[in-house]
Amino acid sequence: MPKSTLRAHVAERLRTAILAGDIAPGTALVETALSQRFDVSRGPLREALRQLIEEGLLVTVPYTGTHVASLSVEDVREIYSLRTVLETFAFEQVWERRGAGFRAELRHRNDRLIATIDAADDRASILTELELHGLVFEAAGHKLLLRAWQGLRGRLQLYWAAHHRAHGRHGPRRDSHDSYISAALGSDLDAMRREIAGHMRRGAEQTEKFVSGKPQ
Amino acid sequence: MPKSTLRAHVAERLRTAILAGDIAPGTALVETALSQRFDVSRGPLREALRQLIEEGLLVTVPYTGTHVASLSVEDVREIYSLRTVLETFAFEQVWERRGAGFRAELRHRNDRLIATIDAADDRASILTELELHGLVFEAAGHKLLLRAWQGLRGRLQLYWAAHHRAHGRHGPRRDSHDSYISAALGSDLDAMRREIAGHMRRGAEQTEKFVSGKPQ
DNA sequence: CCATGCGAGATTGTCGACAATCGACGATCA
DNA sequence: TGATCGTCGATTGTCGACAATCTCGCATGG
Repeated sequence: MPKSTLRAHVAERLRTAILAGDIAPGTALVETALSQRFDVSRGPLREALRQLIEEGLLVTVPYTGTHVASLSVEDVREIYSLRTVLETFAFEQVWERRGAGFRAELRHRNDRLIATIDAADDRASILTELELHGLVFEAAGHKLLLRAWQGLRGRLQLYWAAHHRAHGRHGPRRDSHDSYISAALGSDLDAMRREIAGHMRRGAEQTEKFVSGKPQ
Repeated sequence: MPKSTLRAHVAERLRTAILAGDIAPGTALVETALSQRFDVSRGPLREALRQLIEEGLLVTVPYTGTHVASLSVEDVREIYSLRTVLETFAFEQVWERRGAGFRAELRHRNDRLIATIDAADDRASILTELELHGLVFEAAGHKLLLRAWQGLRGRLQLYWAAHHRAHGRHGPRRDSHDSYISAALGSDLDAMRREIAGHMRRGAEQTEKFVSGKPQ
C-alpha cells in the first residue's frame, strides 16, 4: 500500500530504519543496494535521500557517497541551543492566544507521554515527547517556525534514538514535564522562559554526556 | 563551464532567473520546458527543483505542478519575526568572541553596501545587504543557525528582488545601517538587541506595505 | 440553465541503461 | 625501501522512454 508518491514512501521507510537503529550512524549507504532493498528505482530513491539530507539524518559528498549522520557533541549543543531560542519564541507568539483548546491539548499530550513511560515503551515515548514539545510550534500559527522545528525534530530524534539504544535511555522520568506543563498553563511568561531554558539545559547535559561517553 | 554537478548548476541558474524576475512569482513551471531551456535531462532538473522548494522559492503539489512562490504579507511577517529572533541569538553567541577580524569585516561589508548604493546598483545592493547581515551568522560558529539563516535568506531575497523591480526599491539609504554597525561594534548587548528589533520592524513595515499594495 | 460524468491532452512520477568520477590497489622507478 | 603514477572496479551522476495521474473542455441528462 504505497503512499501518495514513492519518494515519500521510501523516505519514511528509510527514516524509520535509521531511527530504529537498523542502520547505525556513520554507515555508508549505497544507492543500488537501497533501491533493491526498498524495491524502487534509483530515481525516487535519490529524491528520498535528498530529503533525509535536508532533515539532517544523512550527509553526502558528490561523486563519493552518502553516510548516516554521525553523532557529535557540537551538534548536541547546537540543537539544544537553537531549540531553546525557537521554543521560547513559539511561546511568546502563542502566549496571549492560549485558549481552552490549547490547554486541553497540552494536558492530553502530556498524559500520552506519561502513558508511554508507564508502559516502558521507550520507542513510543520519544515520539510522544516530541509531540508534546511540538504543540506550541503548531499552535503558534507560524509556518516558517514550524518548519524550523521540523528541521530540528529529525536531528533530535536521531540522538534520542541512539541514546535509547545505547542504554535504555532511562528516561524521561514520569514527572519530567510537570513543571513545563504548569508553566505553560500559568500566566507568567518569564517563568516559562526560565522553564524552557532549564529544561533544555538539563536535556543537553544528558545527551551530551551520552555522546561524549561513546567516542563514535 | 558547468559546476561540480549539474543539479547545482541548474539550481543556481534557475534561482538567479527567479530572483531577477525573469520568472514572476506565481508562474507555473513545466519540467520539460525547463529541461530544454537549461539543456539538461529531467533527472537533474527535478533535483534542482527540490532544492529550490526547500529554499522556499518554489512550491509544488504532487502530480499537479510546481509554481514560483507567491508573495504574501503573512510570509513577510514570518520572515522578519524569525529573522529578529535568529539574528539576536547570533549576536548573543558571538558577542564575547568579537575580535579585530570581526570588526574589520563588519566595516568592510558595510563599506561594500554603501558602495553599491552609491553606484545606484540596486541589484547588487540586495546582495551586499544580505552579506552584511550574514556576517554574524557566519561568525557565530553555529552550523544549524547558519543553515536557518540561509533558509530565510532565499525568501528574503525573493521579496526584496520583487520590491526592487516594482518601484526601484528606493532603498536602502546610504546611512541605513550606521546605527546597526555602531551597536554591533559597541559594548552594550541590550542596545544591540533593541537595534535589531527596530531595524527589523522598519524593514518589515516597508516590505509589508509593498506586498499589500500589490495584491498578488 | 446548471450540474455531472467522461475523454483527450498534458504533466508529473518512475524506470532501466549509459557515462563520468572517485578510491584503492599494485606496478614501477628513484 | 618509499613514493608516485596508472589502471581497475565500484559508485554516483545523467539520460531518454514509458506509466500513472491530474486538469480542462465537452457532451449529456435532469
